[in-house]
Amino acid sequence: MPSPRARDAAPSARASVGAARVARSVLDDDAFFHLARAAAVAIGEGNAALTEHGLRSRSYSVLALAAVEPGPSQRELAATLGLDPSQVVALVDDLQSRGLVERRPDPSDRRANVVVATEAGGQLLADASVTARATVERVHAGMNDDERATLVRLLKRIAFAAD
Amino acid sequence: MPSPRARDAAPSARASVGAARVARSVLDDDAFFHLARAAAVAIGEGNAALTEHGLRSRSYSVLALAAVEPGPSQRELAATLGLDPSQVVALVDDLQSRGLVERRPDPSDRRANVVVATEAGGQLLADASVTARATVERVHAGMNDDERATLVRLLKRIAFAAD
DNA sequence: TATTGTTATACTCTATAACTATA
DNA sequence: TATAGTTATAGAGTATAACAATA
Repeated sequence: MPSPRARDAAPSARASVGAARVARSVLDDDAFFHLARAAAVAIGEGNAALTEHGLRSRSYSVLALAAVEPGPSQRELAATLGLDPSQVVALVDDLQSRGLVERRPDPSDRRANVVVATEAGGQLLADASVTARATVERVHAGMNDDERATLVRLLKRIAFAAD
Repeated sequence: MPSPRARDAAPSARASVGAARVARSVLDDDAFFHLARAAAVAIGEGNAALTEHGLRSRSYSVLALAAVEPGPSQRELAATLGLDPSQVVALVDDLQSRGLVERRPDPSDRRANVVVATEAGGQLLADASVTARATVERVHAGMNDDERATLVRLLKRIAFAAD
């Protein structure tokens, strides 16, 4: 359900206008600038594509991590996604209210919850991941498998301080 | 001036915790997910580093583009940065109030402004860009020049639909 | 004394609509 | 009729603080 708007100066859209000026500025070789711009495009495209499944980039990521046995704690979700634990509460609340994940008491620590995907959550994730892959494919048009793998590998180093 | 907080579960910090779970989830080869995570790290680190110059990632980018003669219109700034024109107003207002950029009437179109960096703005940009480069360097620790250039090249394709 | 999940709040960022002055 | 800049506002995301239950 994207917006019913004309999208004149569409915010999260790809720019083709200012590339020449960027190239003449100090931003030309600035990895952070290009990272931020590319991510804005990715999140925008991702959100638009995932609404068809009632998800957004964030909730998709939570669901994806909750689908890995034996299920993360909310604390781990926060650390992995770079969020504050208080933000995870709302995300899990939403997914739980729709029957996509469950909070199970951690048997080894009664303070903690283990967040696990339900059968329905797993099915939705399977569908949504197909959409997600297709969206990446479309936005990456012209990038071959080698380049895509290289991109992900380099991004992981920044995001997770690892190769 | 970063926050005076303990940073227990520091939000925009690099995750080293959940990498193993990510690797076992559908997010493992998801370029969008890693793009979003890496950008969050980059924007966070960038903002923290640039506050020393009274700038943030956004205002730094505006200043950088305004420093390229003959200066962009606000419309062009919006398109290049993927922002709505209404957001550019506040960014330019802030920089102008601090004497870093000027709004000059476009001689060929009385509706439009041309945003140009002042002498002070140019000097601040020069200082800030040194900080920015050092920050990228630090976060990219372990990435060689080739890899960094490859990363930027691939990000440009996503951000600007070009190579 | 420290940690997990939670609630609350303020601030930034994003998205949309509408107005004005020009073209 | 369309476009540049502006104002306004609501929603999403980010950042901090504090509290109850548990370790």
